[in-house]
Amino acid sequence: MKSPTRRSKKSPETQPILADAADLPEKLPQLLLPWFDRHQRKLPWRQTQDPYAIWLSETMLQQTQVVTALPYYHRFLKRFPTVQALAAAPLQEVLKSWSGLGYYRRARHLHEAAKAICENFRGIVPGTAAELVTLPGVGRYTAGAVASFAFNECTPIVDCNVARVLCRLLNWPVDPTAPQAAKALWQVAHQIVPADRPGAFNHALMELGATVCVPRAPQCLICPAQQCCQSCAAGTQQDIPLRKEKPATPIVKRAVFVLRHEGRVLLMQRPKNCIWEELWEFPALPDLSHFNSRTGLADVLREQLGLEVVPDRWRGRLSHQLTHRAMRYRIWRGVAVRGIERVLLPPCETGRYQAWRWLENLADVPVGTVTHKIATLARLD
DNA sequence: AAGGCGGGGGG
DNA sequence: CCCCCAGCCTT
Repeated sequence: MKSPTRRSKKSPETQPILADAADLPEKLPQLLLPWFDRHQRKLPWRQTQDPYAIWLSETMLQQTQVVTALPYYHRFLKRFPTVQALAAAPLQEVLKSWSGLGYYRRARHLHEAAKAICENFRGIVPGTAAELVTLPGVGRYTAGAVASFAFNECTPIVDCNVARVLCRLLNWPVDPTAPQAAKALWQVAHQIVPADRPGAFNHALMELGATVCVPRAPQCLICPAQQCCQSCAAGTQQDIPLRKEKPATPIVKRAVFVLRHEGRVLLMQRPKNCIWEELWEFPALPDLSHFNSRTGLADVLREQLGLEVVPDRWRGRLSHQLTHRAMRYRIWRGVAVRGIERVLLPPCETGRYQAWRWLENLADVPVGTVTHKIATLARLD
């Protein structure tokens, strides 16, 4: 192990973490910033200085890829152009703009945070990572991103791209999501973020991870940081970062009912504290496969929903893969002929449906992607 | 420290 | 059918 020839002025107490790469804080910005200026993708949130827009983009980009978030970003910003507009809007409107994007707690937190900004920060997005991180839904990554991108604060960020780049630069064969490794990576990031153009440097680090230092088959030949990359020198890029094995995802079977009455369709609002929390969907029951006949189906709906239904001949199936479970839907269709003005609320997974509505248009309530898919399958659109 | 929380893309 | 991606919060 080489001994460091030079010590950074920053955080001397944590300096040993870079003992093998003491020149990284000096060299990396010199290599990455010119590369970034030439090669960065022109993304809309990089063309603005509006902290609100940058905060929104960083929230949407959590666990979500750029191409997925892009259309939502434009729509959301048009619908809620300012913190004040967002804070003043009803939560259901905010969730409707988030419909299909997933991780709906992000939208709830965003809304809560907008209200907090109006109450505690006079409607102005706070300019330091320390203040930002106090907002709901804003963790150290998002706080650092907004502070460095919008306010040029010299503060680091570590997302999965940065973590992968740093692990490879330092030839650390670790799982970056493990708490100890994450702590070390934040220390490293803190030591290398330059006082000059910290936002551009953070962008550059992420851009490198997204476009060159990619998870599989990193393009080391064209990498601007190749000369200070220890895993490239050692030939260990493919094995870094370490991936932990994933548990098997359970299969959840649900029977879904697309029930119509005079041009409207029945939707129910899911409970709190569950997946798709308080979003709306076609009523669904555990698929126990005991209503295979149409008469059995009518009995179940009379009992569970209090509805007299004439079932359809049509039926559909749909699989929907989530990170932690695999959904299997069997879809039934029918026309409600009695009981439509007083529908019963059946149990829904862990809780119970909170509300029901006969809707002419799915866009009137926030829904998940699965509900859109089911509507399409059942030819409702 | 571990688990919950969506959805999209590709093989 | 499988694989990949990946912050924040709660417990």
